[in-house]
Amino acid sequence: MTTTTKKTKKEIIQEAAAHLFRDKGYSATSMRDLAEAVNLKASSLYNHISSKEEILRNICFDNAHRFISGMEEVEKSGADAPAQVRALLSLHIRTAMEDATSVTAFNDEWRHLNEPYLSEFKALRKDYEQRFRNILSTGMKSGAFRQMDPNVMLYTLFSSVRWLYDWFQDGKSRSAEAVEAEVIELLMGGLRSL
Amino acid sequence: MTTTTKKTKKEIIQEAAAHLFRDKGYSATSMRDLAEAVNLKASSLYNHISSKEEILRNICFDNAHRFISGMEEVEKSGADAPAQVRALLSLHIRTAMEDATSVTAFNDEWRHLNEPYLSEFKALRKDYEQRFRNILSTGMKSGAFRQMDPNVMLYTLFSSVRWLYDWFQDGKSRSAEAVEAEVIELLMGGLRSL
DNA sequence: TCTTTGCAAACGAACGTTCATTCGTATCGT
DNA sequence: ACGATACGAATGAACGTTCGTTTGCAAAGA
Repeated sequence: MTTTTKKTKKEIIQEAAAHLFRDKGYSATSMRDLAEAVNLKASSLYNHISSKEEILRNICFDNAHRFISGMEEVEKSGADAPAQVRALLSLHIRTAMEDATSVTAFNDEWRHLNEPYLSEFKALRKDYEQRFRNILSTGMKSGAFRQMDPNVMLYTLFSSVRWLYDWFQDGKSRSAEAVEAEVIELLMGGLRSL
Repeated sequence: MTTTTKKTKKEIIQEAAAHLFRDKGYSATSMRDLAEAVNLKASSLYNHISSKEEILRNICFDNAHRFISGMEEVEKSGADAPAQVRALLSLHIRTAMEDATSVTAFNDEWRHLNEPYLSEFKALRKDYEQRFRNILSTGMKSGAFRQMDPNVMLYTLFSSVRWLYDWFQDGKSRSAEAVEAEVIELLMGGLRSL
């Protein structure tokens, strides 16, 4: 609505697919389901995409690159660890609320990728986690964060924003900014050393 | 191992199914996959279970009742809100580590239940969430917890232990008690009012 | 003997995908 | 300006495969 850029049919299909994958899961979504969602027959989809898996692949890697880009910006900023974590949490939360369907597929359905894309995806994910873990460790060494297993801290943070994907489907009852602020304060309050 | 009770074949099948549902998802797990996992042919499974969905149904409702029983005990205890939340977090974390496969299916695959079981399950879940939300609200009114949207607090807590299901598959590198203690302190540190 | 368990075979349905074809609409050579 | 040509997009039909489940029968245990 804000900027009515013309979408290609491929983009329309991908967005409808992300929606279906979120609601029913990748395996339970048939090409006939997807075709119906975009007012086509199943066979017509193949004029725009090459396979069901290609759709999932695009969703997964688009989101992976989105998060890695965010990580690169944060690393370049030179801010201290708490500020970096705040920025990354903000990225996770905003993305979850602005593009919930896509991010859910990215989070839950990547395991259905075929090789070699599965390994490639897992490598990207591992790289992102390592860089996030480094920031947490830095914060612990500086005394800003409480001392604990960086992995426990890392995965707890990652998981704790997962509900947003399921929750912000349509009726975002509360303003996104207010929710974001509350979640960040809640989590940063837990990280802080006493 | 601790108590070598004799398992019925049905229980063996259910456990293998939970494992497969965790790894591949409900829809992507075939009855032939499941049969192979328990050294049977697909047709033989039906001597022990009545349908694929019955397996999922048992997993979902067994876990639902497990959490509701825990909630009832906590409510009866009469402890203050922080102690009640600690007890419930402990229940979530311990269950996640002791029975990861079952709880993952419970968390991620319930949407594949058929009616009327789907509605029944959602009602149980809603009830549990409401009772948890009441405890959080009590803690906020007493000043023990920071003031914020109880829903945001509730779902953040629920989500934040989700990674344990994925993580504690086989090689639990760290002791379960140590992980539990760290996660609880991290989360309770966030809840605390300043 | 009677119940339980297992299996091969088969069932209809649904799956992802391919194919030949059709229908419009652009672009081209003349 | 005009027919020829190319092409993007959509379709119904069919492909081979896999799905969950049923059936009929054999072997084993009580």
